[in-house]
Amino acid sequence: MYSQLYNHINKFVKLSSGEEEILAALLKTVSVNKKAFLLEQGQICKANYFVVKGCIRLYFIDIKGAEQTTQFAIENWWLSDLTSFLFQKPSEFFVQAAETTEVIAIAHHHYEEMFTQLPKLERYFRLVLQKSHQAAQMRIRYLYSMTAEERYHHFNASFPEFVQRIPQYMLASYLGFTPEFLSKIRAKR
Amino acid sequence: MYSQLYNHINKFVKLSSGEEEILAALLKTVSVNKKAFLLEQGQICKANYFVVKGCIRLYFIDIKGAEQTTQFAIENWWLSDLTSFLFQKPSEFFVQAAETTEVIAIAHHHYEEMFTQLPKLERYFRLVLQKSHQAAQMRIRYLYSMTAEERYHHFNASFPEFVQRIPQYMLASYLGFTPEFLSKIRAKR
DNA sequence: CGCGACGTTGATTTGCCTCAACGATTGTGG
DNA sequence: CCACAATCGTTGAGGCAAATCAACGTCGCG
Repeated sequence: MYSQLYNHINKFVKLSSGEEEILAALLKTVSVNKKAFLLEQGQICKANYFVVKGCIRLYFIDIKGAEQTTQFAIENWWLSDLTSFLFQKPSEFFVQAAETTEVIAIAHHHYEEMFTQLPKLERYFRLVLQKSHQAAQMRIRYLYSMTAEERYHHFNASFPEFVQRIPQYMLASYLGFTPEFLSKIRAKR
Repeated sequence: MYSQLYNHINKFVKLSSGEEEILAALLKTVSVNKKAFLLEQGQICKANYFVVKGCIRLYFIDIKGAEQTTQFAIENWWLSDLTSFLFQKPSEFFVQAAETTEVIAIAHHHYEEMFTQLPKLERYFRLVLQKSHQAAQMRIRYLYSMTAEERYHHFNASFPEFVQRIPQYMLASYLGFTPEFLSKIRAKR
């Protein structure tokens, strides 16, 4: 039960089995079918999600009606619309399964309780957020210094197996261009 | 001494005066003149910086030789090249004062010690990082859904006083376009 | 099998960049 | 306190990367 999350946590802080039990009482496993939603625009984000298996994405619909993917999460990553989750206000985003996915959810009303009962996890989440912060910094760096084609090749070289797993239109929006343009890049070789 | 930082921390976690003293031993105040550097490309980022007064920015030089601003920090914000700081490896970024600035620095060799001695600060930094994460998510949202002109007007409406403080070329690169283009947007009204 | 989702291809358009020349403002040394 | 340079901002002409739009394949699934 939740052993994959425990393993991940234990890379950063050590939990006793008693502590694991306390944590377990606050968690819930959720299965989502491909294309199903954990959060839809206008709803309040109910939980922070840890991906056990599969892939979920965070996206929004822009003014022209196009989907824009802002984040992916695969195995051992957390994902949520933090703004909606923390302040319990309506979200401008969708959280959708890109594949059939199993996640561990920590609901909002358990989130603060978790830190009260297990202050060690403050450290775990700080370290997780530091990693996210680094990733976000890199993302901006690439967006501001590479052409669309360069970003695609770079991403493809960095995460070849991941590129296989997701539809091209999701990748295109994540990298900041259109599916048509991705198709044209690919046609070049 | 460091009272502005203590005030900021106390918004999130309460420190006793004894704890403030422990923290003080790990900190250092640094003054930087306008245009001077706290970090230059190729150097190892020595500290995480809290802005007491003024403004610093994180930027890099792209392949064409243009400066690209990835972050600003004004009063009560932390800034660092986390990748270089955490792993003590050479940075691809510059940290420069946009104005004459006073910062409080926590050096790398004190950073982990700080968390050991004052575990409460795990929580403080988690909360600070959560806020950064939200800001990064918004940033991507705007980049992916607005034109350059819209981003400028939106930023200008959101932070009118800040726009006055910094040169236009820094703002242009932060918003993801050229100084010339910013000039043309402004000429429209 | 047929339909809807996804991907491809080509023609055309456009938002923004590039480059270059020219003001304006700031700051610095004589 | 002025002269002059450097920095910063403006303006215009031309170009290009990527978007848009539309038509057409193709695959998977009910």
